[in-house]
Amino acid sequence: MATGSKPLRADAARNRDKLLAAATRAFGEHGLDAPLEQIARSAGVSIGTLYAHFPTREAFVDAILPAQLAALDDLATKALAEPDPWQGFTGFLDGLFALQAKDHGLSDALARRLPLSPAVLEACHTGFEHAARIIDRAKESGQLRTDFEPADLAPLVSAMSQLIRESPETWRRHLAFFLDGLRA
Amino acid sequence: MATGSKPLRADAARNRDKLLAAATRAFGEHGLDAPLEQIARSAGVSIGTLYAHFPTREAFVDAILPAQLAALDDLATKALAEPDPWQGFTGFLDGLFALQAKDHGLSDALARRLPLSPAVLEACHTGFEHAARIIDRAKESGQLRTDFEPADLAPLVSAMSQLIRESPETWRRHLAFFLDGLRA
DNA sequence: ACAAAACCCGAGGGCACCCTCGACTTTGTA
DNA sequence: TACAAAGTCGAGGGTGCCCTCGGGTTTTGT
Repeated sequence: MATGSKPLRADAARNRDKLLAAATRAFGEHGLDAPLEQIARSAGVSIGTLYAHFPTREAFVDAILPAQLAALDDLATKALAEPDPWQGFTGFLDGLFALQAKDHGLSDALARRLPLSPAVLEACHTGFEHAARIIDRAKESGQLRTDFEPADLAPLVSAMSQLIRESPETWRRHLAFFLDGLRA
Repeated sequence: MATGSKPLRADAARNRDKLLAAATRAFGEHGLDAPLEQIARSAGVSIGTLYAHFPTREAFVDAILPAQLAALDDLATKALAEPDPWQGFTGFLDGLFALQAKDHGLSDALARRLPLSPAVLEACHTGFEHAARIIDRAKESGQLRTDFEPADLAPLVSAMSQLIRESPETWRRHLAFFLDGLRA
């Protein structure tokens, strides 16, 4: 995961960092379809330079998303460590959507609003596998209704991503309603 | 609601009808932001003619949506006529989302994805008022939890509109989970 | 049958975004 | 210091959509 190839020239490394910073902010704020030209400008760099570093939007996303997805993995680990499986489950969902609320790019990725690189796709996939374990554990403990399937998570994420964008204040309230419906 | 002003010339009336038909199909299929040029083409009419009849997208929507919104009103009336208030409530929601599933334009309007004309906005508003009565009735009957407010409907509609677009097959399943959470 | 009114057409100018490419500048090295 | 390699720049061409406007066509009334 570290330095893949040749060392970059000093100015190139600097520009790359500025681009990553700008893109992280832009993607987080406006989603993964933020205009690349604005990102270049706000990084103080020309559009040509942007394309020199990241030839496609996908490559760009590839360089940024793994960090956010790692946070999601942490969340899953903590959820599995939680003594009460139901607490683990609800805490995981709450944390997940809080992440989505802070980072619309992550939200776009999880909701599959854009084509993603195989690498990011794979990361999402393992994330969902962790989630499946959390779900199974909550079902086994008899607290989560047994007809809720891991596959139900994807649509939920996509619905919540919409909710979060529209009313960042009230998504928890609606999640709570939904969770009440999921109790065994 | 009938003929507002001067009678149209024969060919103009014909074109207007073709435009309305094409737009109804396009808006229904692709949402309210369907390209106007495609609508003109699929109506067999030039883009200039389209703009001659409907100077703005808003005006266009204005000419089409009232019909769909009327269907929504019917739905509400039937829901209030239902003997069991809970049945009325769930039936209303199911019908509402089924309408949204069939007409993405209506879905866009209800979810406020685009600026709407005052007229359509007003129609949406009265629709929501009917819904509020349905909700109150279900609460009074002791079947709907009392902390569910009419204002919660708008976010629900917007979340469901997302769900419907993404997985038209499974939205009922998730709605059912949610409704279980809403039982008193 | 004819003129005036009503209407239709589609080229074309804008805009926002995408992406490329050859000329120029900076960096690292000898 | 000087040169080649690495990197940067931004004008410019492409796309898709919006909207307008002047010249041509059809309808209507007489």
